[in-house]
Parts: sequence; C-alpha cells; structure tokens
Amino acid sequence: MRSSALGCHSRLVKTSDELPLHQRLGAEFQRRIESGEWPEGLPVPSESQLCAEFGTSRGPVRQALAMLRHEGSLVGGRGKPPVARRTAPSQPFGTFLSFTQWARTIGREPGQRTIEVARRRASPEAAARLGLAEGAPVVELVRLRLLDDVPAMLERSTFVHEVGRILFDFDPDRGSVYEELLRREVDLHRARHTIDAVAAEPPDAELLRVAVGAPLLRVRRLTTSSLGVPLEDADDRYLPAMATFTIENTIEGRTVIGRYRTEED
Amino acid sequence: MRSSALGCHSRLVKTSDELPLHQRLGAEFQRRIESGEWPEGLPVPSESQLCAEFGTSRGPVRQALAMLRHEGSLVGGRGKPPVARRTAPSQPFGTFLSFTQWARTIGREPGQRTIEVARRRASPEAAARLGLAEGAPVVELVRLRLLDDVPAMLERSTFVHEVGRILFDFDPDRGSVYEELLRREVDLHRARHTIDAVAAEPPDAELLRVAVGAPLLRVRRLTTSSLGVPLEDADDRYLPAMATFTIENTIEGRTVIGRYRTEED
DNA sequence: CGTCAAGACATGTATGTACAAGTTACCGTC
DNA sequence: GACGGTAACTTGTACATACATGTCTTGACG
Repeated sequence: MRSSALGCHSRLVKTSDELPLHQRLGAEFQRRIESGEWPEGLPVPSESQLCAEFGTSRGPVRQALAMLRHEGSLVGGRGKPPVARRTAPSQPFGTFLSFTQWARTIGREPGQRTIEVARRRASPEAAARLGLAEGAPVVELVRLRLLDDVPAMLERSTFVHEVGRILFDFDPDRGSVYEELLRREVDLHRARHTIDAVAAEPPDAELLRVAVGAPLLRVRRLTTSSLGVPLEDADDRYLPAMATFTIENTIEGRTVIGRYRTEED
Repeated sequence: MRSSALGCHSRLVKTSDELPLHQRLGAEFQRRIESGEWPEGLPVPSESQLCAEFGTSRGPVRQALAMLRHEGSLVGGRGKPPVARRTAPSQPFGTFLSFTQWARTIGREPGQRTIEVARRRASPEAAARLGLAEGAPVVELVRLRLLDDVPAMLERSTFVHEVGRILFDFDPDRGSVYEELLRREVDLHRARHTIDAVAAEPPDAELLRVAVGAPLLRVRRLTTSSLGVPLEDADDRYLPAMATFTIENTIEGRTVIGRYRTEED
C-alpha cells in the first residue's frame, strides 16, 4: 500500500519537488521499525529485496540504511541482514531545554509557580558567565517547576537584558518561556549543561519541601546564540526523586541524552 | 609526505590487512582539521582535488567526508566546498567509560585502590538489572578512584560471571579494566548512564572522606553487548567537588558529552 | 551421525558514469 | 557603473558493475 506511493518508477515522473529518494526510503524504513512492521530483534529484508521492492539501485537503499544504522535503529550486518532495534527518539535540544515539553513527553502535567521576575543589575558571577560588565542590566527569573502539582525543580535563570525584556510581555506561568523565545526568533542555538550535586540550602529546601542539606541534582546551563554570545545563565536544582538524566552511548560514538522521571524501571 | 603513505595505488598491493580506504581517508582528513592544516572556517579542498591527491574515486572520499560531517567537523556544502570546523574532540565511549583515560585527558594522574573483588551470587536488584536469575554468579568489583592521590569517586561494579572472570587474571590496581576487557574482545557496545544525586552513606562517606549526608553525584551504568545483553551494572559516586558532567547540544541536534574536573572555568 | 567443505547469499568496499542543482565569477549589455 | 545572464565548478543524487568478505545452509564424506 504505502510502498506503492514511494517506489514507483520515479524516473518517469518529475521528482524535483519531492525529497531525495534515499531520504524517503529512510523515512519509510524508520516508520516500519517504529510501527513494528519490521519487528525488533529480527533481521530486516536484504538490500536486494528492498531494491526490488522500491525499484531502485543499491545506492539509495544503502544510504537510507546507513542513516538508520547511525541513529541506532539498525545494528549488525556484514554477511547477514542487519537487525532492527527500536530506540527512544532523541529530540535533544527541544526536550532537553524545555521543562514543559519534557514533562509532556513523559505523560506528566507540567506546572510552574513564578517566584520572581525582576530586572536588576548583574551579580559579579552572572556577569562573568554571560560576558557582561559587572552591573549591566539583566532579567532574573525564578520559578518553581511542578510535575502533576508536586514540586520537582527550582529554576533560577538570568537572561541578558535584550532577551529578558521579552519576559515582561509574557506570563511565565502560562506557557513555555523557550517556545515563546523561539517564536520571537531569539537565536537560542547552543547550550552547555554542567551537572553536579549540591546540598539544599534553606530557601531551596523550603520551596522544594525537603530538609536542609538534602542532596539535589544541579544543572547549570549557559545558552548561547549561534555566534557564541551568551544569552542565558541558569541554575536548575532537581529533586533526585523526581528526575534523572540519562546518557546513552555506543562504542561507535552515537550518543543520546535525555531526562527521565525517576522511578519507573 | 603523509599522503604518499595513504593513497598510493592500493590496487597494486594487497590491502586486506589494512583498514578500508574510506576509513583511512577519514582519519587523515580529521588529522588535517585538528592539526590546522585545513584551517577552521576555510573551505576544504574539493572532492575532485582529494580524489586526485589520493588516487581514488569519489566514493571513498565522499564516505569519509560524510563521516566528518556527521561528527560536526565539517559544515556546509552543496555548491561550495564544505567548511572545516574544529570541535571539542568527542570520544564518548572511550573517555566516558574509562576513568583512567578521562583522568589522563584532563592532565591528572589516575589512581585506584581496589576495596574488593569477589565472586558471589547476584542480589535481587543487580539480577533484575542484568537480566539474570536471582542468585546467579556474578563478580563484584569495588574500587576507590583517585585523582592525583585524592579520593574522587567510589565505583561499585557488578559483572556477569562470564565477563567478570577475566578480572581474576588481572590486577585492577595496575591498569584500566575496560582496556583489558576490550583487549580480551569482550563485546562492550553500548552503555546507558543514569545520573542523579544521593546523600553519602556511612561507608561511602568514610572512603571519600566527607561527612555522612554530603551530596554525591551518582552515575548508574548499565553496559550491554551489541545484542543488548547486559554485561555490567555499576554505581559510581563522585565527589561533586572533583568531577562534573557536561552536555553540550545545539538546536540542530548534535550533542557532545563529557566529564570534567570541577572548577576550572 | 558428526564433520567439514563448497556454494549460495548477504553485506562491505570501490570504481565509473551521468545528470541535477546550487554557487561563484566573469563578461557583455543596458 | 549597475545589472543580468551565462559558463564553469562544486556538491547531491542515482545507477550499474565488480569483487572482497563474512554468514549460513547444504550435502558429501568419513
């Protein structure tokens, strides 16, 4: 059914307005793996079978398979057909940056209580990290993040003024700050996250409802534009019982990162 | 100079004992980018020039370029030659897995004190994670890891017996366990790291020389073979003052992970 | 009945060709 | 001098072919 829309004699029709063949093949193969049409753990059809099915040469088929192999959806090969493997989809920047999007992907309802949004002069530390002069104007946003109305994370963000000013036209309790910033075409391009552990200090402890000194998972984030100009410096403190981070990597070098609800294995 | 060793008429000599051509080309290209021979920001030679230089067809050259492009060392293209981009070297599996290698890359001397290496029956939790029957034989390895002779991390590893038995022929205080396992052709292929924070318990606290209850950065690691068979289940607890993890990602989706010495920014 | 060798078949590697599509530089025209 | 078109060059895509190499099955032989 579906295949007929794909492989039929593309040489006879004009293909200029469509995606390249190997990309269409790759998308179709991925769909088959995700849908279970090619069951996990079983070998997929051989290259020649795929060539015959879609009426193409080996080139595009191999390009598509290589793409999936690189993403980890296919493993093995050399002598025997590669084996399908369902993998968690990775949307690094989107879900890793946005608490809101992440919460939705794990089936929880995100919530937030804005503690403070203020325009003030940069502290020496924030100024250093953002590359600003000490005392330059910045916008600070402190929010308590909730999962199903339970406190999960305390977020302290410092935006450079040019970006932060947008927040005054926006209700941070309403929707995702990142979605709003991207919609306003702020050039959020690259983020560097540094993960460590800290003890809960009195204000954190009260908001997150834990004892002072309890271990918290801290993520410091420096978000920069595509030209490397710092735009945001953040300090997020997670309750380890509510969220963990995962990194999955293989010996070939593929890497998938993610943030997960704590207990569910 | 160097190129002559690479490209000269490999058709005339037996190539069976050497790496495939496109891999050698990829390594050579990467070397040129890292060494600055192909300066950052400038277009690299065109494909036809590279074909001429190494005496090959376009196929291997394009395969090598695609590899570098996927790693982020090359950007752009279509109509104009791609542009070199120096990126932080990412050797995810190697340095992320091996404390020894990581320590060396940050210029510290790794050390270790083996607390225990024992063959015993799997605990219910370890058995569940390793997919073994409860009580199946496993090998447990507990090591205190040092950086410049200062305690930095406490590592508790549980290996399935088939892999762990190798450790009895090997002195864990001598060299890298992972290097040894890879040398013995153990199929360590994929690792899933889960990061959270825990409070130091009495035995941890004593070995790491911190107060009971101090926050520790915990990394639980499940290492599996290429077929998805669990081989190792580990629980590493870092002093947050000695190490942090970083994740760098861009909006396009490339991701680089790393482990860093704490304060040095 | 077990073992090993041959062959069929799979993927990996490499070459050569052809054309499409984007980029750049140049040159003639207005 | 500014503009526009063309030509040359680049990479992207696709096909056909050939051979190397790894895997599995089959069948003959001991």
